[in-house]
Amino acid sequence: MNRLIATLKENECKVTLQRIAIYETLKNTKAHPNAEAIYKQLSPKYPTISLATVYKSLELFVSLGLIQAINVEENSFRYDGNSKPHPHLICSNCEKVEDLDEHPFADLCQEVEALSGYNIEKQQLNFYGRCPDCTQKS
Amino acid sequence: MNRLIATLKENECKVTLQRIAIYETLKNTKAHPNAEAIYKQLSPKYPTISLATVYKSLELFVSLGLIQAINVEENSFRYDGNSKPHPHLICSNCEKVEDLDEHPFADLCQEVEALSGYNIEKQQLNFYGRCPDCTQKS
DNA sequence: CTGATTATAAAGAATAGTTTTCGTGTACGT
DNA sequence: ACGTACACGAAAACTATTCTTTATAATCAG
Repeated sequence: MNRLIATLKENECKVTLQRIAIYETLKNTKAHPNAEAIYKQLSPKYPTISLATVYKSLELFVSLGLIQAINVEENSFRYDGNSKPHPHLICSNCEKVEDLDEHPFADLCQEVEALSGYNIEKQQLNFYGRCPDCTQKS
Repeated sequence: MNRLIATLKENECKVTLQRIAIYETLKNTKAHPNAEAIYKQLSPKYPTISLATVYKSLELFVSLGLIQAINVEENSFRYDGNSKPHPHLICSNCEKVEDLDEHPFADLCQEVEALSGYNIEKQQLNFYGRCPDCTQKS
């Protein structure tokens, strides 16, 4: 919250109710929602909020490094309130997206930079498969 | 080519001129094109080919394991004639997609499975950054 | 080789996710 | 409090992809 306000001010962006609400919603969930899901969650409380505003705010937050966008198979972006790069697990059955926290990929970037000559700014490590819950159910 | 025909026959799919042309196009490039790009490349030679056919053929090839789809930032799929999973390097400046062949990620899947309990079917390892060419130019 | 069968192709409409436009409203420095 | 630049909301536009219908072509049986 404070981080949002500080970052917006630093970048001469206005601090609006909508931006606060969208940021809060994302920070308070582990579900990696998409723009639509965030919009639906906010609608009851803020009936006049617009989906376009959600999209624009999310885009802004990404560009400010406050959150990260993740590219799941389905052609729709999901968002993660944690902007630190980390691998994601995506269940091919229930479509949930989870973080993989204990990742042994700490210095992957350096390795890749050394091998490729690229100056890596961002990574996207997605693993697709059946989650334990779905495996059990079937 | 022979692999395409054999695989199509094994799966009781028809061997058509269009499918051969699409597969060939993809196998003969390192550019990781999207459906539109493949369509445009084929258009001069096959003026009646349809974009929908390109989409459907690519989808079929992916489902048969002949090629792989890669999810780049921009909301559009790119295709890779090499179906073996391997990391990709995406230049944030010129948008080209390259393969990272000498990858030290051989047994990443097993590690992730052990850590998460997921049954990993597929992975997507994308690294975004400036390629050496673009770095030099600026 | 010929015709029947059936999967596939083409065309264009439809859809979903996202972005843009534009008029109005609001945050915030002065 | 005022003015202005930026942001918001609503609707329309756009883009990648999928669906639907009809026509065509690949394969198989004879």
